[in-house]
Amino acid sequence: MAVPVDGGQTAGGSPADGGVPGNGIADGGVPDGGTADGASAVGASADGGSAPTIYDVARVAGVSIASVSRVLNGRRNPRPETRDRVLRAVSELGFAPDGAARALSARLKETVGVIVRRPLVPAGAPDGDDGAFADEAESLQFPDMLNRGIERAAQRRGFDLLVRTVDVDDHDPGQRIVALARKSDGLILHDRVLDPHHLQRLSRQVPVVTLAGIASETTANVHSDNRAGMVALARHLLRDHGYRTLGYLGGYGDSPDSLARHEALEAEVARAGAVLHSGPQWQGNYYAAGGAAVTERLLASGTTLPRVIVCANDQTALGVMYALRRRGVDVPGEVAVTGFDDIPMARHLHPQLTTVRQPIGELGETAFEVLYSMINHERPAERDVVLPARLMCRESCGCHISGQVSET
Amino acid sequence: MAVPVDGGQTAGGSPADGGVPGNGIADGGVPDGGTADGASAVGASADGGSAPTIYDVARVAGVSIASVSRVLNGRRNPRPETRDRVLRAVSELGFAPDGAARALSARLKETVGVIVRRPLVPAGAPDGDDGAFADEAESLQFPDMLNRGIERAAQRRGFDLLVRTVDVDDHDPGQRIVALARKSDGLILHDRVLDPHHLQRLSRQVPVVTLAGIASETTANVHSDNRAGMVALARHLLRDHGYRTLGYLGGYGDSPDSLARHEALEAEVARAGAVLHSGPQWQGNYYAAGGAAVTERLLASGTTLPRVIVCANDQTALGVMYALRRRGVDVPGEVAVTGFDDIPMARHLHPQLTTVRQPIGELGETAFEVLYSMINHERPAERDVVLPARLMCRESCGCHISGQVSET
DNA sequence: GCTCATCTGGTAAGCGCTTACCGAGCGGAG
DNA sequence: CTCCGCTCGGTAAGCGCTTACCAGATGAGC
Repeated sequence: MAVPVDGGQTAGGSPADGGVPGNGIADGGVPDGGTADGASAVGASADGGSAPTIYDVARVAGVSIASVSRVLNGRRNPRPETRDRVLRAVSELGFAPDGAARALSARLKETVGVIVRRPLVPAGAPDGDDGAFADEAESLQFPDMLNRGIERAAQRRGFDLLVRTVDVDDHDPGQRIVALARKSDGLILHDRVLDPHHLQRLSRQVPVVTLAGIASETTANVHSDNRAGMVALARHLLRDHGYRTLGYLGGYGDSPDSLARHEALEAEVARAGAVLHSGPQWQGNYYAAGGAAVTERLLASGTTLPRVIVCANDQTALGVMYALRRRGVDVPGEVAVTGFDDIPMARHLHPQLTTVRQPIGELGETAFEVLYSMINHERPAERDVVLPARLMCRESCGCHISGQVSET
Repeated sequence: MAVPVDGGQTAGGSPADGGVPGNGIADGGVPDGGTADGASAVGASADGGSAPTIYDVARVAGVSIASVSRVLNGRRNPRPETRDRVLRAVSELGFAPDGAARALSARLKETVGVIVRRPLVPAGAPDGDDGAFADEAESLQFPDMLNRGIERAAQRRGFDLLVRTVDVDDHDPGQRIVALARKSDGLILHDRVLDPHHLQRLSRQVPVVTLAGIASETTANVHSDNRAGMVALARHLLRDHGYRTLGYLGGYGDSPDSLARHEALEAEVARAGAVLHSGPQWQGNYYAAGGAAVTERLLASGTTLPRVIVCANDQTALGVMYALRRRGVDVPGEVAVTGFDDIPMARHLHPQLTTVRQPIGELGETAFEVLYSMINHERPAERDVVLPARLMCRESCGCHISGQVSET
């Protein structure tokens, strides 16, 4: 911990030691003896308890803080000797600039706020499950992969991710979100984080990019091609398999993604003259527990299930398949099931899940890049960026081979 | 110099203000002229489009910035009228304090840095797999659940998570990590992020807590009871199932967790007079791809597999089971497999994975709480916190029922 | 040798907050 | 009525950086 090493320094107290920073008059340290080597001896001194500041570096190097800053930021062109002394002092002290001070001064925090909406407290499965989906909200692969993509792109620009989860039950997340916004240079919002009104207001203060939302005049949006992906899937089911009755197990009702997928499916089904079940009793929530619950309910009500259940996402499909198996319904023999997203787990289910692959990581990377250009006051090329999605035909649709089919 | 009350919108300023109709939240309803404010603050030359500052609030409310700050932070006891005016101004302007300024002044960033080590670029499966484990490093449930736990605890204290991934190939992550440290109040490091030497140096500047590492004089460590968990598992395999040949498929060689599990297993196996296979050809890396590769190699070399393969973690077990199935080896009939962690996916494998459950979320929460006390200069009660782990006996060990067995 | 352009380092003014300190106002006690 | 003590608002000093601006030094051109 804080070792009150040598004299000279006040170890515990304010880093302002000796009040040097305030008045410009260098009280002790500046060029003093000019001892070339004396510096390294002094170096150890700053090793008090807390991190060294730029003043410590300047003192040890025998230069002004401006020079230190310039060397560190590559401004102008410091003389080699100056540069050396500074760099030596920096590594001696293990100095790194304070993020807050740097941010305040440079007006750039090099931080992106990312907000995910999900239950904050691990909720047990809401139904009769045997805890199969406990901790589900804690381990969703989709949002985490999205974040990884954001992070990857951010890292290239020297940015970091500031992550915050808002509770699904939080009906006024505005405060929490604005606060996060002020800790970062811009915000990336996952699905359904904020309603259009608050979004609008927020976006007047900070750059905002939504994932799977809706672009507006002040916000950009990144999502994948739900329509094309769903059309490919639907045609495969209708045409290749010849299914005539389908069900769409939706995500949240107000999710643009779920809506778009539903519409695309509906159109294809109608065109093929087949039947699509949907409606309130088919309302899921993007979670496996939700998918399982809906399935249980359907089964319990004695309804005849459609030949194939098209789920809003993989997570839901996972729950559906689980519930079906539990009731002894064969998948895909009696009822086929499909997902959307293609999370890694989809390949490890039995049967392997037929789904539509979204380029999840790229979605995140793109969201960051768009935000980055907004942060730099560039006019983004597109306010609504669409990435391609493609059908991953595996087993749960009724195909026996696994592989990838690309349809128009 | 009179400060323009609202109208100073510099067009080029914020990305948002460009063509936005109704530009101001600020200019809308503020009856500024009302109060005798004059140019209350010198520094209030706010840009039109960007977020309002405390000076704007003070001006609108007709009070000093100190009062605004006091109302917002609940210091002292402002007169009700003052409080009202301030609060009204705040909500009118949609003000939230700038994080960097607040952090600099209050010497508290309310941010925890979290560092995970993993491949930065999604690497394809390193072996002959059909891409079954592509994106694996992007979607590990374990570290993400750990982070969720940290986040949950952090949120209670008003802290946020600043996340950074360092590449496994990065042999000098020191710089990147120190930089992150200076953006936060303390660091939580996942497994194997930093060697003891650098750790030591780092921990002199900021509070550091490691997860699954080793406690030192200046750092705290949080982990689960590897020994007890592994002993319970080993006894179940040796005693209840009567297996006589076992193999330990390890995580990274320098991972304290993997080492502890290995030792505990070894001791139990020796005591039972059974045989444990391990060594270089049994060296995994905590990933499914690694587990699969080791298994493939073992199979290819013609070695007789032990009756049960005990894996360092669930992810590895996933890969092992995958490779076994691919070669037509029945699990658990011919070879049983067990994991460690109990990630949610473990329950969805076929057969369901027998494993040792770590309280993953709690591990994260605890790590944060320990760090929090360090940030507040409290002497943590324990430098090495151990949380209980328990056997989750399911199917992959050879049991046919699923449920939970608790052994001594 | 002198002038001037060029280069480099130092000085100081913030960035937007928090808070120590000071002083005005006010009520109760003497 | 005066004095004291208390309350509460304002003033200003930083927090640790970046950078505009200035001044001294240096060398080229005459």
